[in-house]
Amino acid sequence: MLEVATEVFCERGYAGASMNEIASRCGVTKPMLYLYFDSKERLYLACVTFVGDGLIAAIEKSVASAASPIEQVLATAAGLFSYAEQRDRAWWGVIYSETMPADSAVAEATIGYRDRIFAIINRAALAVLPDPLDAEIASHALIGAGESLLRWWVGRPEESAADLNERLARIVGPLLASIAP
Amino acid sequence: MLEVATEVFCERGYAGASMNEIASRCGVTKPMLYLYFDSKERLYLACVTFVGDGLIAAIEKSVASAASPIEQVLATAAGLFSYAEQRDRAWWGVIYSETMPADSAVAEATIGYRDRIFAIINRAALAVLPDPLDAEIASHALIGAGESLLRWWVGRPEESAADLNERLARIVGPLLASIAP
DNA sequence: CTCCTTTCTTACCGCTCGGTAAGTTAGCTT
DNA sequence: AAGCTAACTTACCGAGCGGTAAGAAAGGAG
Repeated sequence: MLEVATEVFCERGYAGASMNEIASRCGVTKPMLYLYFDSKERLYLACVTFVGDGLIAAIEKSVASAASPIEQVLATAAGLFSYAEQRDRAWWGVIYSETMPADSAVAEATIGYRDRIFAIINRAALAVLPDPLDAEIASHALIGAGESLLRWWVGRPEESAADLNERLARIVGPLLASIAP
Repeated sequence: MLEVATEVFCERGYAGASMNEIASRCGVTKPMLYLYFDSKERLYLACVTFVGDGLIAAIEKSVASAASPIEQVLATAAGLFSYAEQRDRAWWGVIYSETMPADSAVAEATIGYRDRIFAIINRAALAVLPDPLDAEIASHALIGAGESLLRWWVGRPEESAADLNERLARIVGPLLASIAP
């Protein structure tokens, strides 16, 4: 049920998704949705924590086995790809999207998850870039690169996560190795 | 008028923006909007070409004076920042947003502009990465990094475009120099 | 068979949306 | 002054939204 709702929210955005469509794609009717989730916002919130918790878990698990900062960055991407491959390649969008109402509990929740991912990346970046603002900028750029890769990946089902990881390591590995041996 | 509409679309997304709000923030009433632009979709389309043309022009102008592939990538970012600083830091979102209806003329138009920017980056990437898929992946990652930086920059008015360019050159310059002397 | 509880649907409410028809204002021409 | 044109607003329409009330269906207990 949460999975279907997440799918629809990713396809149409918060404002564009209708409770009727979510309900019918779940095989139930609208009042049933409102029985389990009190409102559209709370349903979206449930999707956010559903995806966010899984995403964070996958990333933390992947990063735990990485030693150097460079490996940690690549491991973050690998965790992201692993979650996307295992669950759904589009679901990350429920966290990284700008379609929900600002200044709401939902927005706060997504910001919370984004901050946690940012903290992971930024810790690695700070180990390489001493200037905090440099590290912050680099972290945001890295996260944006990940987002963009994921979006691209949604339309490329034939590429596997392993393939993507291998390519990433091949492309950015030599670059980063030059700065942090 | 287009500027106000672009602002509202960026703030609320396509579905979330209402023609009433756009009209009143323009100082006119809704039927006036429909006199000049036939429908909501055509209004959005007008915003897309308005922003897209300016963005492409700024990027092409900036890239024209760049020789090496690395300089071209940095110049693309510089062009983006220059447009954002000169016009509005949030407007790029009208091109890079997922809130408009799929399979519409609007979606096609934004894809057109994104493709043109992609082509600029990808040409530079291909000069460094011989494998086409490698270059494609790198290009998407670079564009995503740019998107993310712009989004971050919106909330950091105190940083200037020049400052950002300088930091970018300092951070990624040494990295890229190691692969393409 | 009857009653009661739980589960789900039909049918609706108020509201806002995109979009439009009809009328009002203002200025210009003669 | 009278008439015409252009610019603009008021007031509305049907549709779809989020959300809910009230009743139908189903099953177990006595």
